[in-house]
Amino acid sequence: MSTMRMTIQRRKILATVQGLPGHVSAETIYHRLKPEMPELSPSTVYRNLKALADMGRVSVTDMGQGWVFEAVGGTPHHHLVCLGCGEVEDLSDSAVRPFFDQLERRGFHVATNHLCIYGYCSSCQEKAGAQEAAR
Amino acid sequence: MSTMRMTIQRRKILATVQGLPGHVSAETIYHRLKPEMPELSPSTVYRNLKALADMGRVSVTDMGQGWVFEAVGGTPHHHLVCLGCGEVEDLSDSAVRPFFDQLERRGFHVATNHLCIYGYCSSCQEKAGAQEAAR
DNA sequence: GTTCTAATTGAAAAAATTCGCAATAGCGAA
DNA sequence: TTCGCTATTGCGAATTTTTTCAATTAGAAC
Ligand SMILES: [Mn+2]
Ligand SMILES: [Mn+2]
Ligand SMILES: [Zn+2]
Ligand SMILES: [Zn+2]
Repeated sequence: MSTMRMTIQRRKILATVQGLPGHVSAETIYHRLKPEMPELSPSTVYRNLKALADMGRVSVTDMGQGWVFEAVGGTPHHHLVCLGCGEVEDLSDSAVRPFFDQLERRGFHVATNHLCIYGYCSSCQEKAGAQEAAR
Repeated sequence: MSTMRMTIQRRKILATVQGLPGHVSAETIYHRLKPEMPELSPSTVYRNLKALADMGRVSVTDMGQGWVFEAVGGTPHHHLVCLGCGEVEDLSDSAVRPFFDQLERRGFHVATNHLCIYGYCSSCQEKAGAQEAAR
């Protein structure tokens, strides 16, 4: 059985994700750590973010501009991503709980802890409506 | 105002996605079309799949092995993806409707038409349970 | 502490995806 | 039909991400 090792690189990468608020890219993490770990390689960052995600320590999401990572801990949260303006609205876990619970009752154990729903925010809907009326 | 043009490439790419059941990758589509369109380039395939997704003609998803595309039409459906065995279970649209409706009432217009929820299927849960008991 | 072994690393190469741009070709207007 | 504009194409280069592999090292066993 394979044991996950907590290497210096992995520990540092996790600490960096935890230290930054919000969503960070692999590239950001790499550039943050490179100065203090000159021998760090991009592949190590990619590999570890994936490993940390498997471990459930970070969440992974692509909200349109490539993969971003975020520390897992405290209350989970989710996002409503506007395809019009790019605005990201927070969605509380309690708002998705009933839906997830339904899946659990069905026999599926949900691991998603950072759901992203794409669509249009109210102001972008108004804009679209105005445009339509102008035609 | 920019008009979306229906080029031969775009038409063929859409037809290919529509002609293949289930989820297909950009690479698959490229290799399918290359013989009959020798001058077709990968970038055109990537660009068009993205454009077709914006047009709402295809859905895009990454269920762990890179982006896959699927024709939009008929009843929308969603997926429960098992992180243990990789199995993909279908989830009807009616199962997510109440959740989406709630977001609509909240003022957010949902565009996601192919949701993927990650977790563990019942048989993988049993396996994990047995493993735990063995320790 | 020492030993052993398999997980992990860094570097380079490969693969996947995006970008920049001159040439081409949809399609609306005339 | 023909014309004109500009969205789109194919190509090559750039960027991003994954893979491969020999060298290293975390951590279990002693
Ligand atoms: Mn978040
Ligand atoms: Mn599907
Ligand atoms: Zn918006
Ligand atoms: Zn499973």
